[in-house]
Amino acid sequence: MISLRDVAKRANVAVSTASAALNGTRPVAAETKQRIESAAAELGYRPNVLARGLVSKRTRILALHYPAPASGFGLTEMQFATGAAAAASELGYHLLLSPDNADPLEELRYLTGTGLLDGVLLMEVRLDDARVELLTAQNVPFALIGRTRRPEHLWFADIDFARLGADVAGHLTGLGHRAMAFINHTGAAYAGEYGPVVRIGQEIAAAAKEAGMSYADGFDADTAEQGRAALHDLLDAHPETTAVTVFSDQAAVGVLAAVEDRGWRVPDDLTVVMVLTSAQVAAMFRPQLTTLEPPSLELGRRGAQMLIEQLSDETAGPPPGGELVPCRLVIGDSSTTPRDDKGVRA
Amino acid sequence: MISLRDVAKRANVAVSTASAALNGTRPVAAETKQRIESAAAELGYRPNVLARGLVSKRTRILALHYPAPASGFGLTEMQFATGAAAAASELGYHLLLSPDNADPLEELRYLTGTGLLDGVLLMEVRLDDARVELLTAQNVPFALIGRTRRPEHLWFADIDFARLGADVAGHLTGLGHRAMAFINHTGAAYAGEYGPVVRIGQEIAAAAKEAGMSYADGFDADTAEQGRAALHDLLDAHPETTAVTVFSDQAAVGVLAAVEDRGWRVPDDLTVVMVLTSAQVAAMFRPQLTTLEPPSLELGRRGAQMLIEQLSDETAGPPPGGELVPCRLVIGDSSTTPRDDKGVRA
DNA sequence: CTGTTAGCGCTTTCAA
DNA sequence: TTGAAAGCGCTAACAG
Repeated sequence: MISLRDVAKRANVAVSTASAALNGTRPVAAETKQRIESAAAELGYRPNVLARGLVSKRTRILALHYPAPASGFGLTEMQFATGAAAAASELGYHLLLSPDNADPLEELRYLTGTGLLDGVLLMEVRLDDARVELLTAQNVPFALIGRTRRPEHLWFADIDFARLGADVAGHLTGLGHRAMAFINHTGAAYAGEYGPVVRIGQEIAAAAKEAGMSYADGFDADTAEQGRAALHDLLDAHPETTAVTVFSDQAAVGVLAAVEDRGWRVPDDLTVVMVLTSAQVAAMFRPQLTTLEPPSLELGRRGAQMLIEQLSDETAGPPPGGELVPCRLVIGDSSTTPRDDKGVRA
Repeated sequence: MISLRDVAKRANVAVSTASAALNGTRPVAAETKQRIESAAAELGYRPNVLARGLVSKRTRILALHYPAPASGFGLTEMQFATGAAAAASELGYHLLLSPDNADPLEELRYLTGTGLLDGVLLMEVRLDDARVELLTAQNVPFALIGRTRRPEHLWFADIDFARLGADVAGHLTGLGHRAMAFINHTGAAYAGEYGPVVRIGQEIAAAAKEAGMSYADGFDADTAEQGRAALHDLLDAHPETTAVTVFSDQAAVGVLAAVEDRGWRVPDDLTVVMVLTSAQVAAMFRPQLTTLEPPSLELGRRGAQMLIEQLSDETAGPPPGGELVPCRLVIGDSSTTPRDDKGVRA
């Protein structure tokens, strides 16, 4: 391994001068600097990040912490990692994957205690998340992908749920729908503690009301079987419904099956819109589903960028309200104008 | 930060004794050891991995290197990372994500030169992959997820393609099919250099022949439009075909559309089997597609485990033939017995 | 069995 | 403008 000493020797200077020249930490005569730089290049010198980190207390390494969900990750979750890694890399940082095996807090406590990390990016944030308290107490810089119940003083990047609600309502009223329903995730996997499930429920309801639509919910589903039953129950209770918005893509499989059960067709007899499902997955359904695609890559990117910004500028506070990123409306073949005469479809 | 010195001081011993007691590097009197351990626990001591790595030359950090595909990662690719991170974590290692921005080799050269890594796990391996030469030359321990054209002396974990071919042929002949076709990826994105595309083509052809089936290929497709055209061309050229195997899930969307174009139904008029598509994605199609699910998590796990094994046992050579992991056959509603009378379906 | 000593490769005072 | 020296926190000889 080529060390700074080797470079210094070859350039006939002291290590401290070589260090200064390469880092620009103090003025070095142009000619000397030149000599040091060529020596470094010729030898293929790479600074040892361990030694550097040991003294400077900065490693340019961030950890991405994710409690492994029982259900296994979907495409969406994994895109966070891809986006965060890409953004970190562009800014000269590296991303360490930190899955928690048993005890999420212990893992985090250990990792932050080893001096390896400059900061932590938290995924799968709960409305009340113990990791936030831990990192705050330990004074470790961190940022969230998602947010807690009260994220006022935190750095976070999350979906713009209010806008998502407005976009769904806007798309549907634009087509002429007056009565919509929403099939949410049950949130059972998170004991009602999962932000997206809670927020999306609130915002879609609010937006429907705002748009003057009639609105039904409470028919939640996570699986195909549940989705099928949910749609039947929903239509029995609210036969006026002409458009259904669905969160879970597994549930959507069941929703389409239920439509078929009734001898109906999508979109003629019922408009179906997905929410927080990637366009790639939505395109796999027949008919292709209209979806509000989650900005997963972007959320990962923004999370990493915010964390790095926080690291570079100690004085900066988090942006008020965090960074809210909109979803993209990708129109498929599952949404259209409602039938005037509802009787036709039965 | 609590250092070993603090622990030593509190236990009234020298730092080296504290180090020895905590690491078991040399015998320490039971009573002394006890005192040191409680001191460490009381202070909440965590070893500084930078300092440790600096002297021991081992960091227990692995990098996962992946050339970012323009198209963005699918679920399969990301599962490699999840599996590798989980296995590494279980064995006391950490996984660093290393996306390559511009020059894959430069990124790798830099990373391995910094002293941060114990080894590298390579994803998206080409049949001829320059990274392999680089790491070999630099004498950096590495393992592959996938494999090169000649992987004889390398550590790698890959799909058992021969078995995959046999499983497809076995499933189809078991149902009574005698004539199958295969719609491969075009491999255009990799200029024919992508192992799975090449190997799967060879092995499915071989297995079909072995099983005494008639076999057609050369109708490759990556997108829905291409898949639709491919199936039409294929059936025009080989009307005897009763079962089609498809690699790309985008192409599968088109294949199903083409079946519909003809007024046919899956599986009654045509059996469709996916290959290397996750069950989760296959379940999203109507009808649910039968698939040979890639063992992505397992490949990631095995890759990481092999790399760590190599690290722990310097003398060990790679397992001959690497680790070949089978795919899992997940039967959906898209495969069934062929019609006796082919005329019926037209 | 335990303490002393010497670095690992780097940054950072402090003198010259 | 440059060099010498100290030290980050740890491990690994080597004495005792």
